[in-house]
Amino acid sequence: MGPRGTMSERVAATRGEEIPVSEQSRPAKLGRVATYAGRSLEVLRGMILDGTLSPAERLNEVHLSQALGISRGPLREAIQRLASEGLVEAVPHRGVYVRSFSARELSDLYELRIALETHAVRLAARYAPQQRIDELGSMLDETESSMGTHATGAYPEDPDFHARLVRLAANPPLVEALTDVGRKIRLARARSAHQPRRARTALDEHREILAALVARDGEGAAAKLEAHLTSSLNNALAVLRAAEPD
Amino acid sequence: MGPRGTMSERVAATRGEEIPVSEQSRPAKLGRVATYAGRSLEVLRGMILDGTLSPAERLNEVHLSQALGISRGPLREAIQRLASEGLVEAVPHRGVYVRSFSARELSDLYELRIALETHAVRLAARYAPQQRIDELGSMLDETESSMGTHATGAYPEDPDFHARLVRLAANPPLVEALTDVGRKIRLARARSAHQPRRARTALDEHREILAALVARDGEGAAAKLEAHLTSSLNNALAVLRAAEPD
DNA sequence: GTACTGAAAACTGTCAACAGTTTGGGGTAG
DNA sequence: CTACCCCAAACTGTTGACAGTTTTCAGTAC
Repeated sequence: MGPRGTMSERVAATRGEEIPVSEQSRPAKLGRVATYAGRSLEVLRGMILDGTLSPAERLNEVHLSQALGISRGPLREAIQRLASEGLVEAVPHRGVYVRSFSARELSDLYELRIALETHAVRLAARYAPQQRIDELGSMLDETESSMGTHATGAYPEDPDFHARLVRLAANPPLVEALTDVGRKIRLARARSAHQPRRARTALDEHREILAALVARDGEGAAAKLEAHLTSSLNNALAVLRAAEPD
Repeated sequence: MGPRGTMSERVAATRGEEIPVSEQSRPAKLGRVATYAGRSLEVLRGMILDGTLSPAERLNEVHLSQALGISRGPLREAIQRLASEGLVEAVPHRGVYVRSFSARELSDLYELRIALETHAVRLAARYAPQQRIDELGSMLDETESSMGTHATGAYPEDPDFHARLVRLAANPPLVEALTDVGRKIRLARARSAHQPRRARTALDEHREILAALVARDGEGAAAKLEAHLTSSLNNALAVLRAAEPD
């Protein structure tokens, strides 16, 4: 079940040996969370989302705490938060498992995301300041040029565009809800994400959404966005079914 | 800041002295969570939502753990989950505080809730089995008759109707997202909730929503629901502004 | 009287050991 | 060979003590 090496080895490969708690060399953003529990939360979330911890895998508290170089207390606190976020499932007295999603659940998640994100884009079309919309455009330009140079279309389902788009709605709870859904979707898609074929298509669709947004056409933008996300879902489902043709 | 009595006293008044961990007398639903951390989570959530712990109040770990009759370990785990749910705000090394919401944040939350719940009702109109819709109707009948007998219209913004309505959409992530938003709204409304005047009105509006649902008119139901929630928001805002006319 | 200083008190973060539950496996009866 | 039982190992849940940070407040200088 646990692929390639012990959990400890995989953990060590993910980080730089130990978790520094009072990062003095980098006073900026990364050192903000000054507690083992907080850092463990981020490390574990990263390990789950990038596949270091596979779906349905059990998290052994003793092994993990040793691998992270901390005791079980702060680790358990981090795990509780992961459970709240829906990335792991905790069964009392039996352990916590990385959550795995069925095709149906992936569809449900996408449906929810579509509802939230189309709502966000409608709000953005009405209220977002012109400047913020323009910034989104230049971001797409940069992405495209970097795609041109690096032959390997490094555009793995574009987390940034959607995140920024949603923030234009200026509704923090909405952003938070979409962040939660987005994390689960990322987990549900696991390694099926990196489909280079769709990179160019996705970029074009993003441009269409943005064009509608510039024209302050909320309904149009919502429609384009829904189509974009629907094809993203279909892509994910196809990969999923190809991997496990059950 | 802390109103009426020490925290311990208020906690003791909320529970039955101590948290039984292996509830043997009640083998059914309530005893399902067989851990102090799990039970503490529910107790604390209840205390926050019913106002035993006031907004902006600090949660002292030592006092709380003594009041709950447990040690700080499981208590901290529960608190971490509350932070993930957005009911408390944790500041490293400084403590956790019951979250308080501004009028703007309450509006944002309602906007999100409207988007989610109208989406849910549209799904319900399309896919919900007839039987489940009928059950919703009989629930309203019961509510009305009990309202008639008990002169005190005990209909404090109706948690059940909306919860059941949403479940008809048969999309678990959607239900979960709305549960999260609903909790925050309950906290944001605090004691402003119990407005008996709106009880009758709310019931009528529920009937209208249900009628549209029976007719499988998703758009109509969504419109009625949006109006219902909007007036609920305005009601809450009015109470909020009346309490603190700042 | 006001503004700084610094040590004590209070509190949060972390740890290591203990307790209770679940799991795995050898042994035995059928 | 299969099914059941029971005990030991492994693991999760909980605790009390220790460590480091923040806050408070008396004392002092101005």
